[in-house]
Amino acid sequence: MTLASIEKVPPRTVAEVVVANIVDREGMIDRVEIAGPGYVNFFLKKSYWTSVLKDAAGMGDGYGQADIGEGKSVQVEFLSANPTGPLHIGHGRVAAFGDSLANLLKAAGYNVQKEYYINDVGNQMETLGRSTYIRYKQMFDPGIPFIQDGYKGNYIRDIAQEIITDAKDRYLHLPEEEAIPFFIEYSKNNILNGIRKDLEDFGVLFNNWFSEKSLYDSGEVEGVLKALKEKGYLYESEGALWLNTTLFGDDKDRVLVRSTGQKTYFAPDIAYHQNKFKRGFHLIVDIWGADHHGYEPRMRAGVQCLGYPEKNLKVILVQLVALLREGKPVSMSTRSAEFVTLREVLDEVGKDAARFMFLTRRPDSHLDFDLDLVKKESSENPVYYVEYAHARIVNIFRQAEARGIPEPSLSDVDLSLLDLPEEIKMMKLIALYPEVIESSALALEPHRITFYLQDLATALHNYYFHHRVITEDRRLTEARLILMRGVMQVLRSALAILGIRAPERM
RNA sequence: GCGGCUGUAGCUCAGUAGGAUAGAGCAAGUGACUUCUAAUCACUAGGUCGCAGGUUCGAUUCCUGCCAGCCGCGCCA
Repeated sequence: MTLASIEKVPPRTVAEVVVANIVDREGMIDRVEIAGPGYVNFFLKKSYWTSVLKDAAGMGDGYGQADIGEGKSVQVEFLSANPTGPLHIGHGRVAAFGDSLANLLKAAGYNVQKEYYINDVGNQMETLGRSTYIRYKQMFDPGIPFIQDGYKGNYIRDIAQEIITDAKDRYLHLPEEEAIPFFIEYSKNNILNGIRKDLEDFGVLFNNWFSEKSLYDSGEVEGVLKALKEKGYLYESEGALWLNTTLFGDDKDRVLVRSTGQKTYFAPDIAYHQNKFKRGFHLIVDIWGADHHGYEPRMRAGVQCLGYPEKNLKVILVQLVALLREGKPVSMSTRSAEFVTLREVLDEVGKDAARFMFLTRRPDSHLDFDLDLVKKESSENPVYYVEYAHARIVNIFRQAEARGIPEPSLSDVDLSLLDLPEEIKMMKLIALYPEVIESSALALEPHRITFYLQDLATALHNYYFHHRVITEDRRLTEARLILMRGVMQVLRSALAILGIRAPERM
């Protein structure tokens, strides 16, 4: 239809010319039809679909793996929540997204590294340590007032209690300035361990935990400042040191060193990105909460100031999660301790349902997470629909085995016996899977896998309800078992990308 | 005020490199289990794709303006 306007002939005429010139070297085309205003529809022979099924059933986990990545290395940095409190539900969305994206890129042939950046420097660490310190002192003298901007969550009391169990009143007798560093370190480690545990139970394992403090210790922060100065991008004003980010499209210049002499968080962040580039990643993916979107232009500018190509930096913003309880919004703030933790969601809803929930939405869609609703729908949650499809197939194989029908070898099964529309439908979906992997990876959109899975599960349930795999006809049964093998293989592979289990029975 | 994201069925959401009759789940209604698992299946109903212009043979998709919601706009992180 695009050609039609260039050639100035009706689109159907163009279609006729195209159809007349089709060469079918592999003999896979059954027929071609021109439809509507000028669409050309290709109908492929059944032998093509059965040959794809043979591939899928034979290749095992390798089926669907793409090679668009060509082994290039990608780093996906995500979550990187400040170690000042437990992960909450919003973190869960970012974690599910980042982890699945990494799995997806792996399936598409990239060499992927998952990294968590620990903000273990700065005022918030100070506040954290002081919060625990005061709670500790309050255990001995409840009259001591809490600090104004301290972290109010109960987990701070728990940490203080732990310290008392260990050290009794030892820190009570130290001058405050000597005690605080211990409280900072202890609280940070305690909270990080909790975060690690929560993520592990959520199915998220990082390859690397990168400490912000290490950038100071190694001199990289100073080094970056020096490099930027030599390149002439730094200037002093009002006693502070500024980076000329407006040169690269930011709407104002940014402070790197405050007039107090303290560095802003932006300085180590540039050093961090330099460090990433130096590690040789072909692509660097930063996944942030959408509340940080204003930060992207300055980060891009910082990268360009150092002379790195900003096109190798991809920033994905994940919209925040608005939490509802019985339809009413609940405000969330780590400091005020009003939040639902990821742990609570894991305990109440489960890892699979939570991950699926997060992954059925585009990262830039706003998400209302109604706890009561998710709990209520738990048995009707689409995740179980997909898992059930897998469990049903496994059960068929159990039944077949019990009846003495072993899974046939691919070489002597006659797949041309698969003739039902429902069977063709499943073969087409299996054939689509590699394309889904490729396009999802290119778009960096793991949620497409979720929707594909629901389509595949629908096809399976529909088939299962109307037909039987194990029949009196041995040859037909064998062909159908291979079809089930193919569907099961794809279900497993796709669920693995989402980080959701494929249960053997339900 | 400026910027980002979003607005599609009663609800929660897919879908657009511009193209055929806009899809799914839930909720609603009607049906289906002596069979390999009913956490399932079939059918029905449900839409001015936020509003108004523009570009185009053709716009839910691209452009402009407006409206609504959320989020940013520090020498905080």
